[in-house]
Amino acid sequence: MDINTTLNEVLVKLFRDINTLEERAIRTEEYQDVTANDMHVMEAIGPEGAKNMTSVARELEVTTGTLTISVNSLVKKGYVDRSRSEEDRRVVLVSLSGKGQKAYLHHQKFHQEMIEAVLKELSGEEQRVLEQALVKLTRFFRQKS
Amino acid sequence: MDINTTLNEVLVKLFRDINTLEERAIRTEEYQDVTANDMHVMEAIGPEGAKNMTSVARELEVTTGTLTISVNSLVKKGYVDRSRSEEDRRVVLVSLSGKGQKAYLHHQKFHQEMIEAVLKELSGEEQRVLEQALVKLTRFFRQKS
DNA sequence: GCGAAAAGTTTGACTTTCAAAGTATTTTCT
DNA sequence: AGAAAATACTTTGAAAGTCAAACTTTTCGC
Repeated sequence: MDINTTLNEVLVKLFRDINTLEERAIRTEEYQDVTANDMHVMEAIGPEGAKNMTSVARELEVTTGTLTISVNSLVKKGYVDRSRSEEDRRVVLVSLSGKGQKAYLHHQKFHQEMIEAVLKELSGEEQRVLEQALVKLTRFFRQKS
Repeated sequence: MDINTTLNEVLVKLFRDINTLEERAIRTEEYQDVTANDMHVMEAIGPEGAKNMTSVARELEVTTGTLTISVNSLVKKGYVDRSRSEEDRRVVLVSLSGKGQKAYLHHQKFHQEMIEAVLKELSGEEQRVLEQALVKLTRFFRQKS
């Protein structure tokens, strides 16, 4: 089997497995009500300060209508605070609540642990080559879109 | 920047929009009506011969109820053929139609391009190292999930 | 001030998903 | 052989996530 085919299969499997693992990691006992989508929205809002809906929606590549619905749910569950900007009354500002901050950090920790566990499996050279390959993959997708 | 942080950021970015980007690659003029989900189902069915619903559902890690709905749509759009097994009349066999085969190959080509874009700038030795690293990671994640 | 533009929300429709109930067929166990 | 259990799949009901388009409120440009 040539390296092209092997890589293709391995990458497809890897992406699926990582997704599955992440979904599972998000729903721990503490954060039963947080979906993967919820977590992505919280990541896009970020831990520092408030962002407006449009910029968060652009980051997530969804419409503001879609984001409104996601944020409705996150506000109801207490993970996100929503308020109107004083400077421009059209603008809606969203930020992580205390509970949202905690959930965000909990998930960041999972990411760090996963990466550490993965890197432990690899030699220094393998780490370096893998990093390079991932950067190239990112560039390929960015350029395609 | 240390490799940990780089990997984390690169992975998060890659995963956040990989579905969107892949979907965009799938929907060309020729295949307007094929969603990313449709393509994943076709990949699981595979280009050779017929598979039963249960094995395809297991591969995709969805329930057979979910798969029935996906396959309904693919049959209606003409990408998949569905028939009852003669040996065991409970079993439903699905396979790619001619049109499905074409769409499948079209998408495989996209994957190949992606892989080539990544491999192009790596030496033979680096390619070998990357393959090894990815195989290790696949094993790691399989064992985790 | 008025019309256009911008920021969000709402609405209606569709897709994807699961759990659970239902149908048809085959296997197992008397 | 015949009843009970298991298997393979479909259907149903409910929820989440998505978009396009219509709508509301506020601001900007002239």
